[in-house]
Amino acid sequence: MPKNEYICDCNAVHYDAIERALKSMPDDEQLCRVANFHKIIGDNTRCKILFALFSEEMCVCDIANVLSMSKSSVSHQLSKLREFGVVKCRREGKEVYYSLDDDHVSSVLKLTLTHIEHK
Amino acid sequence: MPKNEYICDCNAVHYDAIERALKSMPDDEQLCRVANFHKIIGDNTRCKILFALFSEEMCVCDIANVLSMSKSSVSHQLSKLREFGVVKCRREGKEVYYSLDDDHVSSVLKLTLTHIEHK
DNA sequence: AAAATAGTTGAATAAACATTCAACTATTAA
DNA sequence: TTAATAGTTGAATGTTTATTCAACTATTTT
Repeated sequence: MPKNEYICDCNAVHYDAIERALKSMPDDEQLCRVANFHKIIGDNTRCKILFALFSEEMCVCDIANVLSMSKSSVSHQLSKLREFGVVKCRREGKEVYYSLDDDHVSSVLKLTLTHIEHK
Repeated sequence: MPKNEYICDCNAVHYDAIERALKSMPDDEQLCRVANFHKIIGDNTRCKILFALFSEEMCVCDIANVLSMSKSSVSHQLSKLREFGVVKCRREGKEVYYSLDDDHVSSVLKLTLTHIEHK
């Protein structure tokens, strides 16, 4: 980019490094999706829900009991998790059963667990 | 847990499933650390910073230019990233150079990138 | 020692977001 | 067809948090 477009007046600017970083940076849409993926997991309630669903599907009522939270609150979070493709659900009679949508999520969770152990 | 302590009045409650989930659930501190790890990555600005630092260290000024953001804003986020052990820094004269603290972060970022590709 | 530069920090503002409450829909049971 | 149950949803509330601004510290240059 032209030098007069640099945000920062500092003399310390390393133009080459900046250009390299800009070049290898994922595009805005990718970046946003990466950030959103982590944002959706990066909440205590949603994290608990995901661990609760780790080994088996559960209805909303069960999840609410596991978390000791209201059905409403859990349902709000479940709909967010569903919106971002992290969980899926199926209805069976009056109940709706939720489960992890995708193996990536559980492998990321596992990876993170071992990561924080070794910190 | 005793049945009268269940949050939810529903008849749909599956006591066994709840007990299993509670048993395999990570403890509160672990859960909190997992959520925080993702929360710290789950922000556009911080995500960009991490990708900028992916292949080489950079001073605050450089990062500000890569992101087209003020030094102050970048510095605030860098201090958060440092607080959570995601980046480290070293001073060299007037400048402070930041870099990724730990390989876990970059491997999680890579994993996430490939994850969102296949969605 | 004074001026300039690179970066940090606290307070203020505004935006994003989690939870609650109450009303609602969908399904089943009576 | 009415009542009961499981779950959803929109608005309101309070909390968290990202960015800006201005003042500050640390380091180097003159």
